[in-house]
Amino acid sequence: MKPRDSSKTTVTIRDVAKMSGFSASTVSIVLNNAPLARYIPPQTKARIQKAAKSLGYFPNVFAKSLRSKRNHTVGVMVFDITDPYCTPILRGIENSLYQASYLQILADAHNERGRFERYLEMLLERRIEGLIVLANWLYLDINLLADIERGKIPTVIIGRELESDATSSVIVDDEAGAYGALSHLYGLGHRKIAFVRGPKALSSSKARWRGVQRFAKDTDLELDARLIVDLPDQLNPNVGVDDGFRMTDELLKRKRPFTALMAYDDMTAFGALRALAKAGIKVPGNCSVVGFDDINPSQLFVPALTTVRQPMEAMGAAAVVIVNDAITAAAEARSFGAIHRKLAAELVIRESTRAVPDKSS
Amino acid sequence: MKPRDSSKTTVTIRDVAKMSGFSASTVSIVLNNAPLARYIPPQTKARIQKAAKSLGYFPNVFAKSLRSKRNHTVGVMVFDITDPYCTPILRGIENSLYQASYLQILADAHNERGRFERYLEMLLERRIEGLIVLANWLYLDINLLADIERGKIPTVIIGRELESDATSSVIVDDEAGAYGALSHLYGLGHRKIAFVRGPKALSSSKARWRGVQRFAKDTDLELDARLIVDLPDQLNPNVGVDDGFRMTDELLKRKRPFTALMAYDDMTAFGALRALAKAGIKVPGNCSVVGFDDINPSQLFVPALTTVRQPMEAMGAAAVVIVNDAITAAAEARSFGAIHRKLAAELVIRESTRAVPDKSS
DNA sequence: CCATTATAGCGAATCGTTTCAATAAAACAA
DNA sequence: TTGTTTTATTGAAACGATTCGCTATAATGG
Repeated sequence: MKPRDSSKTTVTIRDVAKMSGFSASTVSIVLNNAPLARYIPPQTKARIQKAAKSLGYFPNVFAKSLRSKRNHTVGVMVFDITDPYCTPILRGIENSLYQASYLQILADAHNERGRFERYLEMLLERRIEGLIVLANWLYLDINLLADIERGKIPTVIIGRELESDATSSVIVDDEAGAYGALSHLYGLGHRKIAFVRGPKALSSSKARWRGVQRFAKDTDLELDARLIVDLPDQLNPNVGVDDGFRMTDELLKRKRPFTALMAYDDMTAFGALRALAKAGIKVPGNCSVVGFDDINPSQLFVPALTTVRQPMEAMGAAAVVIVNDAITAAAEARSFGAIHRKLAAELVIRESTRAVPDKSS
Repeated sequence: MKPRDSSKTTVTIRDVAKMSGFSASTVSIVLNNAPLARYIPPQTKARIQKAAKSLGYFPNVFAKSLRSKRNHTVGVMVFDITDPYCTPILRGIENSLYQASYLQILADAHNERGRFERYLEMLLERRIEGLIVLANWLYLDINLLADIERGKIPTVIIGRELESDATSSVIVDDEAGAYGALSHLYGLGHRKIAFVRGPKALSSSKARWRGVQRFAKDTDLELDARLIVDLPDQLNPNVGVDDGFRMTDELLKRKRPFTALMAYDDMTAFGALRALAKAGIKVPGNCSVVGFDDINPSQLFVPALTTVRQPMEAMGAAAVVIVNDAITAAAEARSFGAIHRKLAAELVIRESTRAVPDKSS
């Protein structure tokens, strides 16, 4: 005897049709509130709804997507989820996606190229409707871009502006942010300022330094080359701390006095803080420190870190707006050019910066 | 005239069939290396592969899943992704999932019940093959459990052991962890130890306290009620710092001396660190502090926090092993009981704890 | 040389929806 | 009354893949 147990695993639209006494077509029309539902009398609707509910029916998304070619799913590719910089952006993405009732498939490339490609392929296979790439830190090379464009899928990159203009992007105004941070230190009376610059390969690194230079020029502040060190090129964002520590240590060894230190980012600043503590230099008593990013731990630190805040949730949200627009454009067969958004950073003044002690006293 | 442009958006198996000169059936058999492929001569295979490649064909997952009822996707529901405790677990989950070539749909409940339910529904609609719930912090009530069980989907909960035994779980051995932490302090000579306990509603809170009590009993250590405070029940994990600060502040006001403080978790410890700093108490010079969890910022702190490390990546991996086993069991129509794994925590000794100063000196 | 058996490939049904075109009754207009 | 429109409902054809069962040739064995 065949199992034929009553617990028919899946209840289909035909089951609902049978129970309600109408055809599958009608059930579909009612349940989706399709245009034709206009002609369906309320009582019919009610009976169908009731049958559907009592059977616990919900439509099979695969069948649905197979016809409609839509699946309300976007891919989110991060390069390293353990980077604290990611999390708020992910929150921003998630939140906006949820509002638009999209679901996200999360892929983490671990900063590995092969993994990125494999994931990209898997995502493409799933026929995601859009793709958001969170390019924190990794030196995103151009071939990856080509891979993405091959997919012909609406894509936004957060954190990196590609040379080619074809893919949308959301970035923060690094230059203005750095300008503001330095301006803050300057306003507190600091003149001997040390810099731990970011890895040269990073575009944000360059942009932040441009901000510094511009401010220096605007105010005739002298940038002492002996007070400038660079973070090595490095794939793992989480060792930024160690590098920051090491570079600051080296800076200290130069015996060149400074009253403030501007770090490439918060992680670097944490490392610097540790190096300064080790050298017996009090922050902010003897030296002010400013970071960049405002990742979560920065406000926790003692002293809490003065830093330049990236509007990370907003960046995530902005990315979603762009993909969403692109997706609807595609659905309506409109063409849709790439969009580039640059969001403003905001200086957050906390405890790690203080006016330079008055020399006269 | 119809558009009929050559850029036929999607290339189907039939296109491959046409190009290679075989039928769709054969193409399917070859491309999936199905049992029947045994009979297909190598040259035929080669021709089909070539055609597929040259057309850039990849199968439509919807059509595929529609038949096979499998889609290699699991849902991952977190309660708050901005909680730093989440990230390493997510990494562990992602990594294991990737190995098994599963993709994950990430849902973030924001600690809101309605959002949890909505997401659960969406995930069920997608017919995810398994579900991993990351129950950090939220007081997961029993109704949610019922919701999950309704779905009949292999589920694992990380971080919470449900009363009902029906759903698998992965938790950490809180009691032993707390026991070890206290033992560490005791070994350093501390006898007047303050405690900032976690919210009473949290099961981990209770378990950790049990560990403390057990150790106290084992060693006749006296637990001074005036040195014990409780964190308020509170939904947002990120304000644990503020609560930790406030409670430590209050503790300090009691003027009851102590040489060490054991915090419910790292966030609380950060708050305590800040309160102690404010009161001019040096850590670890005048007071040792120990946390729990070992979230990312803990090692960054100055002083770096001594804490009890939860093996978060391993927990994520363990969860994946369980769902994976459950899924294959289900696929083979075997029954599969709930599994409960309790992982050991590990004491990580850093800079925030030190031997109590010798009184004789 | 005929009966098997292995080899190669195909046609058609199926998965669960949506949607177009068709039908038919009812309502309306002339 | 007849012809047209509106209202209600449905059958059948996709969507793109997998798979069972069938045919047909080639190889094998006696």
